[in-house]
Amino acid sequence: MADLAAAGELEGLSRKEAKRLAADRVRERVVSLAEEVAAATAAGGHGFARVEAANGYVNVSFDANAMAARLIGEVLGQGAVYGTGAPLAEQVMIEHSQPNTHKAFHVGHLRNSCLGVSLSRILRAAGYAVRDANYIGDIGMHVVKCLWCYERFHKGQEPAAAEAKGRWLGEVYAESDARLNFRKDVVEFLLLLSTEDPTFVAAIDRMLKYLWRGSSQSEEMGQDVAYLLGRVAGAQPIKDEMLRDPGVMLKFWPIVGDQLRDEVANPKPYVPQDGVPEPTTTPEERLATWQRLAEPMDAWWPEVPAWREEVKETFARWERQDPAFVALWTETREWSLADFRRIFDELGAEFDVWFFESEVEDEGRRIVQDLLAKGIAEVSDGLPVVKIDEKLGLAEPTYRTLPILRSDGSTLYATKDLALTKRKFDEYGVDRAIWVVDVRQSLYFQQVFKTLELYGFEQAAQAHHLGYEMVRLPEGVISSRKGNVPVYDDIRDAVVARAQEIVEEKNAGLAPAAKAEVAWQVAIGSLKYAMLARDNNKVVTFDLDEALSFDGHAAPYIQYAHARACRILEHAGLEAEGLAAAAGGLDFGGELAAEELGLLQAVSALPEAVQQAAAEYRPLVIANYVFDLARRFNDFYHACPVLPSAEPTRTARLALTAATAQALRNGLGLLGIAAPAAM
RNA sequence: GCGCCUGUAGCUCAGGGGAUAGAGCGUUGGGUUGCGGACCCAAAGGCCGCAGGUUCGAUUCCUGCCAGGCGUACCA
Repeated sequence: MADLAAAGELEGLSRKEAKRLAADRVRERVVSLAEEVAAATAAGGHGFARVEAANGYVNVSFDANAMAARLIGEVLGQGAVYGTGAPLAEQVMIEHSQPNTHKAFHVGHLRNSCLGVSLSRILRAAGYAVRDANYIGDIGMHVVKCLWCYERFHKGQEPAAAEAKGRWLGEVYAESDARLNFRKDVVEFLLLLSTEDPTFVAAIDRMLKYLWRGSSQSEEMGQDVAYLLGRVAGAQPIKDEMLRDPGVMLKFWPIVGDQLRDEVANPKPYVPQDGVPEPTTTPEERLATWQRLAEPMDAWWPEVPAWREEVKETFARWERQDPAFVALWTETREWSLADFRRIFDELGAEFDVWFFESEVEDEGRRIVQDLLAKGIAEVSDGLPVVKIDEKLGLAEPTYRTLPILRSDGSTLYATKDLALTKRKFDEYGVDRAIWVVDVRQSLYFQQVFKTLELYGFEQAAQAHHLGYEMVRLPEGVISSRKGNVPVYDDIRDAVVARAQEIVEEKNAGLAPAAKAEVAWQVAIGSLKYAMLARDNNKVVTFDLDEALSFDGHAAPYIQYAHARACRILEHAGLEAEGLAAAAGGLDFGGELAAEELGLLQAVSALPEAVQQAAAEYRPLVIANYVFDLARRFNDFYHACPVLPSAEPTRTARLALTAATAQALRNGLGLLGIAAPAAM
């Protein structure tokens, strides 16, 4: 660059442009140097198969045929083991899936399970001694809420079929949530209107006048009207308990509805204003939300405070282990568990250990006492906490404070996780514990790990939280209250049905049983690939239409490449063993095609991909690998005829095809995806 | 405030100190007297968020900004 400056060529250029110019000049020089080096090397007779200069690089080639023969022999000889590493002594436990009983198994759990299953297989392949652990949330407020709702509104209504009960229970939970949060939802919606619907705010005065005139005009009513006016006009949150007259919202709601309908009928163009954020909703969406809340308004609004009291009583029944309640819990818990076992079976998730929250409460309380006795924990604001930063002598807020027991003595998630992790270390001799859990809990896990370190567990330093981002929908965040949670069963049904159509269309000649199996493998494979072919720390937007499309960068593309490879081998009538035996003497017949070289390179990369995926805890590495391998096989397949070519090329290409199929199978296996031989 | 994550083609995403930054979807135009067309080829589309720094070389590493998301003591 200095030379260019001296020559005055940088005159009037920005710094960035100057750098670009300099880089271009350097490249020109490098290209010519590379050519000289390549020519000199080739002339020198160094034994390379080929030496060439390309874009400033000197590429040397070895005897591809000999290397190919060795690689293919290795792959075919090792078979299903190809790609795996030497056994390692380290004991690893991966905790994943963690669904809650009495709740639905949804797409979020699906991402977790797919990640967990794949990571487990990858770590096993890399040589670790791995145990898969599940941790079922079978107690807690969600159970209490669900069972309250069941006893109060649905007792005896459960479906007769055993396999339908788990799902039904999840719906009861969703309803309990909707009921108990009904007032909250209503006032939050009013806040939303007052912050992003200027037309609504402008009309609030008139609406409340209308409410006032149409009412009994009590003192309470007057206060409520004034309260609502002040809050909406000032875009302040409304607290439902501040309303004196329990009937005021019931009378107000239809008036709100009239206003929102009017806004839909007479839309006003959106005018951006300073300091006013853009609306997140359209008038139609707001009316729809109003409508959803309007339906149960009269029946639910007045009841919510009483319901919340009932839930508290139900919680007390759990706390004192009321026998009737425990019996109900035991029975309903099994409904969910049966459902989970079925789902894990479908997903190919196998667990060596099943932990349950209900089993670690007591031990958790003992640990809390111990931590208090040792001075690691202290009672602050009435509850036991670990002030981690203080204990570590950190001035900046880093790990903050971890509460480890509620002030009423009931257990927290942390209470149980401390006990559970201790068990992993003490009973299972785990050297490295991995948690596959939502990324939003990462601070929490750092706190638990540090607390256990303070408690004396050195293994806690090796503990790893594999966080992953949430699954969203094209229309926004998943919310159980909005009722837009895509339940696993529904998604699976839709994807399997679509896969069946496609199999029927593409391969009508298949036997019916084979069709069903292929459709299943393609469907589940696509679902899994969609979950794995995206980095953990990226939000997955789950689009059902996209999941139903089996084109392009998706599992069927890879599965199809495998099926085609199998088909060629089938035509040839050669077994892998026979090809393996011939591998030593393989001869591609002269110079290898670029597609053959590319494919060989991809086949050979599996062991490295496994190691990388294991080191980084990233199934994505394998997802990418397997797609690249399939793409290269397609390139090869289109460029290099296998069966029609003459010997010895034919056998060599067949062996390469067999090795590719093996690598594809092994790679897909690491993702937990099936590799059908025909589809 | 503090901490973590994200920003790459119209969209969804890979990649990564070194060659002309890659896929899929979508758009346009092609390919079957070949081992199954769930495939392939071509075209078009990029200040790799912005600005500095380190380096022979940065889209990649470091720092600072900007934008979005998430977390931050009795939810799980």
